[in-house]
Amino acid sequence: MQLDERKMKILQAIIRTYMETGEPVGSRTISKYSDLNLSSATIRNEMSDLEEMGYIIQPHTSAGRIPSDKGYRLYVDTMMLEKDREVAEMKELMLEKTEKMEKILMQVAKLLANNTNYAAMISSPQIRKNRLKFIQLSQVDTLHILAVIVCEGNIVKNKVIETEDELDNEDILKLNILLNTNLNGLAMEEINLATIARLKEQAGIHSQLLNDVMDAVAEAIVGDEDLEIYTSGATNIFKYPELSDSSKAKEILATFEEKQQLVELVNSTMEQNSETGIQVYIGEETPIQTMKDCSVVTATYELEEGVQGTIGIIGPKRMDYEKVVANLKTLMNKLDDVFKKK
Amino acid sequence: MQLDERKMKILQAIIRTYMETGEPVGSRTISKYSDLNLSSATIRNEMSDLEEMGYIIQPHTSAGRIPSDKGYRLYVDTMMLEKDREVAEMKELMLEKTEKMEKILMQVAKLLANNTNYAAMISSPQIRKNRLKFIQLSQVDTLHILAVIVCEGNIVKNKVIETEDELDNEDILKLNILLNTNLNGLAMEEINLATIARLKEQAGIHSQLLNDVMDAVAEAIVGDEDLEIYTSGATNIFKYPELSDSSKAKEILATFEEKQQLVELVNSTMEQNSETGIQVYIGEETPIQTMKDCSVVTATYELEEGVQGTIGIIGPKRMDYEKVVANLKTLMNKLDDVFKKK
DNA sequence: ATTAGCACTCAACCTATCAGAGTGCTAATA
DNA sequence: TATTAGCACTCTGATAGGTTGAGTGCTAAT
Repeated sequence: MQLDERKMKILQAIIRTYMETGEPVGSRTISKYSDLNLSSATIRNEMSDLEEMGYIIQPHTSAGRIPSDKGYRLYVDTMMLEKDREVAEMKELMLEKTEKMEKILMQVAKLLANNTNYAAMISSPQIRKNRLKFIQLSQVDTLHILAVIVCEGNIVKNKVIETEDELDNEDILKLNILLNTNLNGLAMEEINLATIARLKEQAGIHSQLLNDVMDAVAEAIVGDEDLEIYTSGATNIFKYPELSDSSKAKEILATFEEKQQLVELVNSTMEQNSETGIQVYIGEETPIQTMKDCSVVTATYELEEGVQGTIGIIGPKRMDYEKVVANLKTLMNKLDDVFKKK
Repeated sequence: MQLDERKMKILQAIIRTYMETGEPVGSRTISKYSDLNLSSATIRNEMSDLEEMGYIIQPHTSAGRIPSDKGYRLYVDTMMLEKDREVAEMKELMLEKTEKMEKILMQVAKLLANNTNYAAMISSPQIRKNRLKFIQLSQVDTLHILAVIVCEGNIVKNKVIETEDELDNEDILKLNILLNTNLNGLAMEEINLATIARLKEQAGIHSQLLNDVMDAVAEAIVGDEDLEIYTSGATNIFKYPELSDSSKAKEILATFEEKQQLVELVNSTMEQNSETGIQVYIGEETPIQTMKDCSVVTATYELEEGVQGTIGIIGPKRMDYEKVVANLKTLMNKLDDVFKKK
């Protein structure tokens, strides 16, 4: 069977109506409130076809139809792409001051949740291919050394290291010079065993300390650990009856609380970089199993080359995809402004 | 009217039973399942008295009784205190490595939530009366200075400062010495205008930079900003029908998501330091308005003199108070072990 | 002071009924 | 041949009535 223009229009009308109401939509509704000028009987025939083709589903005999995952998918793929070719002129931002950053990210999540009435999440930007800018060791007291590591993009990490043998200022100065001359500008994959061995040799007796420092450096550069995720509006799911029965709601909210699973969402989003940066997962397509009754829209934002994070919207399958995508786009621009202003 | 021994026992039985079942409890139940050997009629008379005195409530005629806030309060005050005099031998812990810290705190929250089946929260330790240990400025690039501030207890903060005029290494060295000789060992309240004025004078042209640094220092010492709160098991509230109707659940969960209100809970807990460190808020007593249908049990933990945080359990009013308090106590000991081991 | 007994109340549950929305099918129509 | 009108049928959801069981308050007997 062919999915001709008319069927397409009817499908579209069904999805639109269903989004508004959340109720199964019947033939008569479409017949009356669309500009197709067809009788409900005709619509019924077409709907019957659409159902056979798998685009819509009847929850039970004598109920209206609701879109299937396949139907939503079609909707998103086609209806969306029309609007979408107005490409992305993207950001070029500064990031420093992680504390402020946190606040902005939380603000963004909140704003998004309020605007869309869905649940929102945003991940802190991740640095890919990060390079070391400089290292600074300083003595805190006789037994503790503070290592401050600054990477490209002014990402700062610190680590307090407990030392076994006491060090004097001179030792530390030497180590500082040693580390900086040997490691500056290197990315993680370039710091290999040979480099480290050479360092150790030159460091002499302080090789234990050096080990700890290297650990800290590795962590700072790879930096997978401190992927922070901020969420907002998780309770918005109560606005959608199809999600708010207690067991479903519980699962979804627990996922939001246990941010671990959201991290996976972020990772899977990062891997597939689509052209527009926006991805839509419908129902079972989602990488998070517990969200199989929802749809998830994610976008990747980029502050500067190689520094990027993920924004996501989680809502019911009858989510207003156009609105969400529009929101995500304008939001990215706003984000841009905020960072540029500083 | 007097609250004699027997009334007390009946009240206790009512509360215990209500905790288990969550249903209003009737006279017959008490008559059968308590060791009082009284007929239901007698119980009914006593219950009538108890209701008049305000310890129990009848949701509607011909339903059983449930404990009122006042009843719970009595229960907690008396029943609890018996068990409670086995004081608190407390902690003496190290803290460094805030990242590890985070993980431990999250773990604790999780454990507590799992153990009790209520919602749990824990705040990161706050430092009261903090003193500056040392400051280190270093040049990141021509326009950025990194200020690293270490406080007593090895709390590290850093701030990247944008400079207007270019600085050379010598300038920075001077500033470093200046700051350290003048500020070391001082607490916030000791850094007054006079000190700052003197510093500015000596800093000469770099007074703008000095301003920024002082801001950073102030923030590091006061450090009210980075009160982190970790939660777990928020969705446990669905286990209690009296809380899980959608509007109430929504409110409570939103409070958990918006950690702001929990901060207030932490603050109010910190202010009133009871002897045992454990406080119980029942119903309307709670500092968080949205939790008026719940009970909140908070405890203050202390890592070392002046470094303390808050743990809290949020559950239904029919929470098993004894269990919760016991849990909090053993948990504190566990926390102790964890930190001591390191 | 305690208890047994009785009448009464109320929420919860079950059942039946009914209206409304929706469908599928068939026959009439353009 | 495509569309439409009409009709019988199905299913959900709301409403109303009836029943049950748990619980109470009161009174009279112990």
